[in-house]
Amino acid sequence: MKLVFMGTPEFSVPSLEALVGGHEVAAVVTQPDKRKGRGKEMQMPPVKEAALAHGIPVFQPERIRGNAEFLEILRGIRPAAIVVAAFGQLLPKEVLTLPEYGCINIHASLLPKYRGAAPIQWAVIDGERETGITTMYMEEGLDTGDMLLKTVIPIEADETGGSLHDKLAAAGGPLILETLAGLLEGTIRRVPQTGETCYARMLTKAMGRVDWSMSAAAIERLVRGLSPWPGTYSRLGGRTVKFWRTKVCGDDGFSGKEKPAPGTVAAVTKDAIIIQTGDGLLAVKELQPEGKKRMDAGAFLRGYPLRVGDKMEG
RNA sequence: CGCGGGGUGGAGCAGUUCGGAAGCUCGUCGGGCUCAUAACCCGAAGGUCGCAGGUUCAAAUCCUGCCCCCGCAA
Repeated sequence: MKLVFMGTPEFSVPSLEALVGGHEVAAVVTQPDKRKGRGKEMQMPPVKEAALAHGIPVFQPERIRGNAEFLEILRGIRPAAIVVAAFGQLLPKEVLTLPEYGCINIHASLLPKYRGAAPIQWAVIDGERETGITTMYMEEGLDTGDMLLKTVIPIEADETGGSLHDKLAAAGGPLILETLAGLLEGTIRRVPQTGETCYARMLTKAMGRVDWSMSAAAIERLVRGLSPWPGTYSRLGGRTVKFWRTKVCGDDGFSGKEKPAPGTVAAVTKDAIIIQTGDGLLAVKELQPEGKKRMDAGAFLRGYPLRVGDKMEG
């Protein structure tokens, strides 16, 4: 099938690679290069790098909506379908209706739950036991179109946003191939989205600031969900520390008694810093002071001695 | 030239301002104590102080260039 692929971040790459193997990807559309990272060097989106490696023409329109010039280019290509995976722009009606087989989106959740920008991480943060990939027809609304196929992926107890991202990204390739095959053969059924929906709003740096009055379980999920990006953090002794691995410690044993304020170091062991939260104790197992590499709690404590009663400053 | 922190025995840090014998907390190895131990006691090994030049009687420390890691911002 002659296709146009639209996608931007790392998540989209495995899907693109899969399509390149089985279809004619006539063009790749991705977001413009941006200045990123230390030194503010220009960087191209991962999808662009992959496309260039395959010698596929790349287009990077600032805006697709109202872009007559780009629309003409698309028309000229005459794709049978447009496959979209984490592209980053909503498509206007004139693009949605352009290909014969429509615009197919690869979305990283089991729709209709977790529509929107950050479905992977929110599934972890919310403590979902499974999530997945859904292929679907695109509409003008955000992730509201009819569904085609799904792959279910379980969320492990130690799952992080990063590990789950990789699993889902990898699952996208096979699923989109299966979806396109089904469309060609006419064996696929479109299923309207019904039932409980929710939106996974975009992640921000500010979300990672730990509120110690939350429960230990909720903080632990937040740490996993926001790892490796944007990361969770707090302030300790005037510097920012990021948390990479934590564990719920169970009952804080203060029921009925007066317990330390949330954020207080309740105990220090050989390999963990135990912190009082609003509900329960949280063991910090791996962390990272600003300017330093991530390290396990034991290493941290050798160089940055902590005492019971020291406080995280939120 | 976006802002900033850092590279010191295996790990994490101090020492750099005001040059002058390599330090701390652990780990490792050996021995001791103990019913036992992640506890305690005694002892030992292990470092081109990121790399290359320079200044100096003397450089981890001052000067110059380079490499690498990381936080912020984007």
